[in-house]
Amino acid sequence: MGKSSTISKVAKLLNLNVETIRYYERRGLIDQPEKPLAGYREYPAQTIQRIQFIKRAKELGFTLDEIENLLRLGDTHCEDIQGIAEIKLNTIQSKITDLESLRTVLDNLIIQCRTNPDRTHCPIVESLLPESQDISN
Amino acid sequence: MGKSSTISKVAKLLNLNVETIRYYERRGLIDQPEKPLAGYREYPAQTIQRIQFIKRAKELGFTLDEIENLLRLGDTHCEDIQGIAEIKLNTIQSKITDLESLRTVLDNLIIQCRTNPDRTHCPIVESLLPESQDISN
DNA sequence: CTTGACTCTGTACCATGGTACGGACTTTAG
DNA sequence: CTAAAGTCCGTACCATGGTACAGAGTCAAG
Repeated sequence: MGKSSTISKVAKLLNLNVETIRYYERRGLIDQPEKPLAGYREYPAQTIQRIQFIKRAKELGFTLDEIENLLRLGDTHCEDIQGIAEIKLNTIQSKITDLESLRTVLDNLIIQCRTNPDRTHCPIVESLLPESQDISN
Repeated sequence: MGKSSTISKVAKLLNLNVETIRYYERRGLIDQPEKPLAGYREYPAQTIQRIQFIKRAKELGFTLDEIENLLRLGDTHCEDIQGIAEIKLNTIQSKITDLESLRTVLDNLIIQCRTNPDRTHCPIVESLLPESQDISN
């Protein structure tokens, strides 16, 4: 037992893979921490917080590139961060809209399947096939 | 002018990249068509339909692996296809739900930003930082 | 006939977000 | 003290869905 925060302890604490933490370091999202004990990474609370920041931002749907920006902006420039968040909100909204129309289409097709008496022709497959198409030229 | 359906004509017709069509062939989603004229692929209407099927299914949110399954099942086994579609519908639904809660969180944060008088502390950044955390083992 | 556009094959590369492994070293539990 | 478990670094590999060559051959318009 000890308060030493080695990479696997941090990984366990934050429910991440050890390799993932090293990957974030390689990617420049976190600095390499001091390595006092025979070259083993010793994570200060600040770095652990930063990793947790990354994790939460990822859960919010930000990409690692975007998170890099967020981290660079730090806790200044609230407006810039707000801007990034607004762009993100827009992309999330259009993803939702796309998925909803997708859901409608798929839902209708499944209903047609359920009421389909002819098991040898599937309404889904038929909907995917072109009606008829002029190919020439 | 001509009725010959070379790869670039098909690509243009379906608004796909030539390389994408060749990629589908490599991946086994379509057979290599006959190559009568000096080894040039000559696409029969059937294959063009199949490519269009792939394209539409992709627009419906199916992955290429899933599309491969759909194509293997052909136009028989309506129930099996219905099953795949239902699974897909569920994953779409949970994606929508996830994105919606994401949107709510982000939306609230942006509103906090707008009404934030202290430009040097960003509510978004603060929400991502841990309150306080016991690190020691 | 020439020249540009098209096609062929095969292989390498792109982004994204990691995961795995080899070989060496260190720490820790028993 | 020994053996297992953890760590190091560097590099290779994974899935996904393509995209981009290079180098050679072919077709079509003028």
